[in-house]
Amino acid sequence: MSKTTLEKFGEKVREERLKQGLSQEELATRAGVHRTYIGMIERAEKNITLANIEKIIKALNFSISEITDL
Amino acid sequence: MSKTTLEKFGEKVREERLKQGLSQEELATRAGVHRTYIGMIERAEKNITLANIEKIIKALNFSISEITDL
DNA sequence: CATATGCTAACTATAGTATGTAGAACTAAA
DNA sequence: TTTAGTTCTACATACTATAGTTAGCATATG
Repeated sequence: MSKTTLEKFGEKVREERLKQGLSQEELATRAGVHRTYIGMIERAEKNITLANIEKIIKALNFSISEITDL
Repeated sequence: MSKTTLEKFGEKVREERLKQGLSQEELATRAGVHRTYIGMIERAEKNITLANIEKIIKALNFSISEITDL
């Protein structure tokens, strides 16, 4: 079974966050969401909404087209 | 105030649906969601999740990069 | 008449928030 | 080494907010 888009998104978030030397908490503050929520997203435990996808993408400055063929 | 990504997504769904000559109900069936939910999305009343974004995009066969700089 | 859509309301499922605990990895001091 | 302190993250739990479902009714159009 191949990775879901949710899993790919979570991996990308972790990758970009670490590349930028941020902790989950620092990213959470930047994006305006809760600390533990970042962990859940990276582990693909939550079906993230469009509004939060946008917040996180902007906080990390990457494009959704980088992770999926959506 | 400019259009939100949610609003742009809704407009794109309606545009593509009509271009393909589908009713909301037909699209709903294709995407595996409820009829009224399609209406809500087109009117940008719901903060759609990634899983449903994927369902609708696949049902209409368009790319999210067409509507936003995400 | 039939079909399509907007809209409301009520409901269920789950997204998102918040707190706390445990453990890993690192640093500093003895 | 050992111990203590710090930071980070996984995970569990409980809670609140809202996504998503469903039925029904109104209006419009053919």
